[in-house]
Amino acid sequence: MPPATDTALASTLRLAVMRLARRMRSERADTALTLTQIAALAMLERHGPLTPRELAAAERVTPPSMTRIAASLEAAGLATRTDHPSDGRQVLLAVSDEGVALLREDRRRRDAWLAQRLRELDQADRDVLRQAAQVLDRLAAA
Amino acid sequence: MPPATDTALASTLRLAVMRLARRMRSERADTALTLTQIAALAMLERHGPLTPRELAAAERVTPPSMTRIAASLEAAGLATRTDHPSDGRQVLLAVSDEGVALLREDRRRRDAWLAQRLRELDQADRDVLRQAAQVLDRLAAA
DNA sequence: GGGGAATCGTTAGCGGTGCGAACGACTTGT
DNA sequence: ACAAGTCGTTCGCACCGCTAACGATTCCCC
Repeated sequence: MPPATDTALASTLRLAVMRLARRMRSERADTALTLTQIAALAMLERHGPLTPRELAAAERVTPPSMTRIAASLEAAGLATRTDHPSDGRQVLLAVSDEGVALLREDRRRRDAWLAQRLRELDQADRDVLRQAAQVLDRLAAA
Repeated sequence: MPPATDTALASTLRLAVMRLARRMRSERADTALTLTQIAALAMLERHGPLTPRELAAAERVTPPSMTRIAASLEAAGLATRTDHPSDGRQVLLAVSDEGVALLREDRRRRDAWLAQRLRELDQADRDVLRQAAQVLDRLAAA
């Protein structure tokens, strides 16, 4: 039975999301990059070059956190760092060719667990998730 | 437009869930207990007394992690620890009266942010989440 | 132009959360 | 009775986020 009230929905949804997040993180412990790194790299690819601050805002993370993430991506050769043409304070982060290749390659493998679980659901449940994914994204961005 | 393929759905859902999890964790930094502690305590309340190992399995966490969570709950007087009646190796964790009270009191406040966001959605989106919450929970448990 | 405020990215340090390996206490099975 | 297995714990590690503080640079306004 679905949760009836808004607060009940909030409780259920919160617990489910937290548990699923933990689960997904653990299900890909073998891969080279962490979810945080992948998310930042994917954002750079989707959105084009960004300053650390912009990228931090887009990922809802503080600038110091993004500094570390960007440093790890750069150290791995997956992202590049160039000086801002007109503002000496700023820096532009962009995905490198290696980063693009890794994203493409990783995209095929990284959702293996979740995609498999999704295939095990029936069509109605998948449709629910399909719509919910959009709503969840708006919630996270709100 | 909703994601079309299973892999696209997996990508979208994964990113949305991770971001929302991060968001929710940060949105309640003021409260006394962390989400992990609340989740464990709520599981104990829902399911009755459990051994650390059982609780770890239910929360999809390793026993060492649950040791620390249980210790913090016990130190806060929210959970009790009793020896297993017949097996000297085992221990039984249970919610204390204070724990029950805190859960009840906290339940009213802890979802404030999420519940408010939910109220800002339209009815259709809420219904989607209502159904999705169930599916997500099954996914996390799978 | 010059000087203070604002902005940017970074460094340093902290807390929370998870893991695996190793260990002692206890139980079980032979 | 003794070896093997189970349970909970301790220890050390890694990841991820935060705040506070700092130097470099730019902007604003006189």
